[in-house]
Amino acid sequence: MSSEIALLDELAWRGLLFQHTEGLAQHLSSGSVTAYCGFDPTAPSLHVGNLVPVMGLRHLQRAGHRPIAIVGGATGMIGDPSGKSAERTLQSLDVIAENARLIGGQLERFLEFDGPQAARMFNNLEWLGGMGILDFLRTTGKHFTVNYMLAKDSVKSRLDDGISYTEFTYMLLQAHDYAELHNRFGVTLQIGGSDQWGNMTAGLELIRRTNGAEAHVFTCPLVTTASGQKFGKSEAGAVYLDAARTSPYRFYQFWLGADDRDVVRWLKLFTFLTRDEIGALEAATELRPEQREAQRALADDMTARVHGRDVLRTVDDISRVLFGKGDPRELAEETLRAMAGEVPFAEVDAPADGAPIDALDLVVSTGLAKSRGDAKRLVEQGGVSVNGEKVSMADRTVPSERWLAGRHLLVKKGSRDWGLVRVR
RNA sequence: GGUGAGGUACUCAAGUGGCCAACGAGAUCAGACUGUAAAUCUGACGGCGCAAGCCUUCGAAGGUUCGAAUCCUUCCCUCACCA
Repeated sequence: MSSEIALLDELAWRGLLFQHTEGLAQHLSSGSVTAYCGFDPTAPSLHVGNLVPVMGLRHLQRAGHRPIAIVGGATGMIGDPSGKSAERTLQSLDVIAENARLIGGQLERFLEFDGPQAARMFNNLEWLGGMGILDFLRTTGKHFTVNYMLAKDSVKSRLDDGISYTEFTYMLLQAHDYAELHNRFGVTLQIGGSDQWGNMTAGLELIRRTNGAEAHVFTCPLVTTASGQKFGKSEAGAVYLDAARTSPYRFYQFWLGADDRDVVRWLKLFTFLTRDEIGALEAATELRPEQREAQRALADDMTARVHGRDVLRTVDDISRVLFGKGDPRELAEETLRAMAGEVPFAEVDAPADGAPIDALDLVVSTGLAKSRGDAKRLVEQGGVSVNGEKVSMADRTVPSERWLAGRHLLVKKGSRDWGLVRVR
């Protein structure tokens, strides 16, 4: 009993608990609970924000409960209006199926699928896919009044601009999922983002009406940043877990760059570090912020968990090289080769008859600037250096004597964007 | 359906015949400062170009004019009030 209250305390302390149904603590103390969380395949990869409810599931699992992850192959075909100000265009079935496959693969890595609390994963297409609309309307639809549905924020906020019948129905599908999982596996708890509250409680309503059973939900807060930016966005866009979309180096840098005001909160949310460990890091941030110990711990932990220890070692090495004070001319060819896979990389042909290379071309070919005019602007503002030396419009060519080991050129844009070029 | 207001670049928002690639603010990018911070200050900010310049933008399509974001016509959409 006390350990279950401790679990809720723990979740609250970590900032994972936003809202929950009454009696949840008691319910958790009644034994091993089966909890689920759904993820719609709207993108080919989860992003860092999706990790919040995943952490919720994992904490429950560690506390002796059983998690179920649902890939929303069916719900993803419909589109959740929650938190959306406008109707979205439907994605093709092929894309959804492929996304579902990819996201399923990612989820597998964050839960424990063995042991007494083994996690399970399903695609809701399994039960929704073959269901006819008449069947659905008679079983699930009949339990909801339109009045009830109109009162939900996700719908209410769209009444002026319009909401399709399709999206309007989304909450019923999610409710159906919960009821289905309740019947099949005795699921009595659903986790989701705070914007999911309406859909989740619709599920409670359905379970109550069809089974007269008690079930619970809890929501996680929307993660925010101290500077008011959207969490999980870097200049390159969303930070994905898929290494092909967000390179491990960028991923590492995203966490390393956490604002002092955010870093402790994020350690609590996204890592399993203990209270003592986080407390120590908090103190360290307070005392010697310039050491960035908390950011380092966060970046290390996240990168190791998402991409593995070996990758962490690589990106950590690269980060140290790029941001250390070392002379780029001393870099080993091997290091440069490893870097090629992590920072924007390009191969260019050597200029004819040994002419020097124009730095503008380096900036453009690595994608750090989108055109020569753009690159020129950067150079004029002093924002570009090559092999550690600042470049100007007047002096911007790099003769072959200054190429690094293995004919490389290390380009830096601004204070933290890097690119690497290899001359063929 | 009626009446009134309006649709300007990533966002908000000036501009009512040439001085408009279009005031200003935010966002973004860069510089200084710094801790690969925050805050602050400075600069850039339609596209292409080393530049001259060229190209594309002011809801859409036509028209008037030497010349239009600005005037006219038609169409589309949004908002407010009326019904």
